[in-house]
Amino acid sequence: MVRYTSKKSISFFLRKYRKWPYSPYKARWHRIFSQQQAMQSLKQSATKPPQQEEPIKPHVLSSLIHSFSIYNVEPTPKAYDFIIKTLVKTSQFHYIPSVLDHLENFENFEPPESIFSYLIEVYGSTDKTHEAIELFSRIPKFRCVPSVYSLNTLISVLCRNSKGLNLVPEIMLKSQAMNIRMEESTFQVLITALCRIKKVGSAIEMLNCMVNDGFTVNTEICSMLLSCLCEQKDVTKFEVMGFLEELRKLGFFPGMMDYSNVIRFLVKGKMGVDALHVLNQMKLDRIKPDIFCYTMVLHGMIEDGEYLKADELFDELLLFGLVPDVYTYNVYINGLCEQNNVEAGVKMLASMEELRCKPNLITYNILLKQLCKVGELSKAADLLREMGLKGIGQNMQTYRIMIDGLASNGKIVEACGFFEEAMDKGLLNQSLKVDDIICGLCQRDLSCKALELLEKMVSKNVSPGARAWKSLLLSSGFKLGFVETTLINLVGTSQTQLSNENAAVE
DNA sequence: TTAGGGTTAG
Repeated sequence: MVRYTSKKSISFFLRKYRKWPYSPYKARWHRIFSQQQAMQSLKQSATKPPQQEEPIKPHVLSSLIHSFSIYNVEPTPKAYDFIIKTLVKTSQFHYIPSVLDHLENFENFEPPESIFSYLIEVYGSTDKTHEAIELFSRIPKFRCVPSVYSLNTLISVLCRNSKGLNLVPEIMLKSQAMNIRMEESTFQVLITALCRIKKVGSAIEMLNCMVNDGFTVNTEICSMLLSCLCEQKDVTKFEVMGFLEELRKLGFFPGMMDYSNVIRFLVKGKMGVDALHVLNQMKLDRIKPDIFCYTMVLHGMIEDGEYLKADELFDELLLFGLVPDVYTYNVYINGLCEQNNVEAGVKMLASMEELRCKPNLITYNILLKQLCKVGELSKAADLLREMGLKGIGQNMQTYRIMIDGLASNGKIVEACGFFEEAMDKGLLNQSLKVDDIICGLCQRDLSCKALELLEKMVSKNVSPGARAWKSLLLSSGFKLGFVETTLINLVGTSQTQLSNENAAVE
């Protein structure tokens, strides 16, 4: 910067140039100041409603032109960014094309790419795929060099539905012609989108393309693909394990969550032994399996009937310093029940409390079911009381267990009591042994009680099956008229259901 | 040194 300090030098300058010395710093500062003023004026006018309807130019565009012209400066990219965002926020999409035309034809600056990728994203989220593609192709016309940034935005927009997905190859070709180089991030966007819409086969194909093109594959992509594959319905263990091997060859080191996903897949598919192998593989890879992994494998072992291995596994997790939680105990107690050792299960319940692990509704349901199964009904009643004292509420499952257990042990009246309680609490379920209870009551000359139950059921829109109706009609109870009229009314509404059930009874 | 993932039954 030139400084004119003495009077002499200033007069020399004036004589030579006949004007005051020009300071580029001052001019720049002045321009920035004017632009700021214009921007402020634009923001103020944008919030005001338009004075009159302008069919061609949107109000904000006129404000922009006006605000900047009164300060005698050129509009800035920031100003365009502002008006585009304002139009989007106020849902005035129909004005966006005229703003873009103005930006293309009347300005000289190079707008930042973010303006266009923002609009591409907006078009995508408002189902304007065609507009998004057109804008992407048009970016060079705005004196802006499109990069992988816009491409990735467009790809993620297209991947939101299968119609857009079909357009991806075309866009890839177009982007090559536009001199945009695909990057790792582009593949990541594509693979993420494919996984999101559960097209894991295509996602794996993309991974192969990535590898063939010499790109490095990151852990995030591998984990995502593996987890997506594990969630697929018709996938075999060979496919999952084979894919994991392929990923390893690419340099992928599976982490806790990756192993956890594989274990869950195997256990859900009743492949407990394979899950145990994976758990051991984790240890070989020096990853200490956590309580989630152990609980899942323990569950798998019990499902496979490998009770000895389950015991070993339980000891092992304790040895590793892991603390079993209510999930682990529930799995283990369920295993004890499956081995017909409900006493050990009840003991385990007590141990849980000592080890400060609070049993939950599921713990009690598991034990109640087994106690009912072996006919230990008084112990089941004790446990039910204990639940109440501990403030653990009973759910539909609890009632189902108790009603089924009591009914199959011939305790029809008690089962009826639970049934009524479940109805009162609104915990009704088709699987409750309604017919068994009604038939049982009728057989025990308790058709009066059966009728009472029937009335309650009808008032709650619950209808028993044909077997129960037949039983009621055949029984020598009084108020048979009620049975008949209710039955006739019900036949009117669900004739097919009843006739199907009748056919089954016959 | 985050969260994420795990249990009965249907």
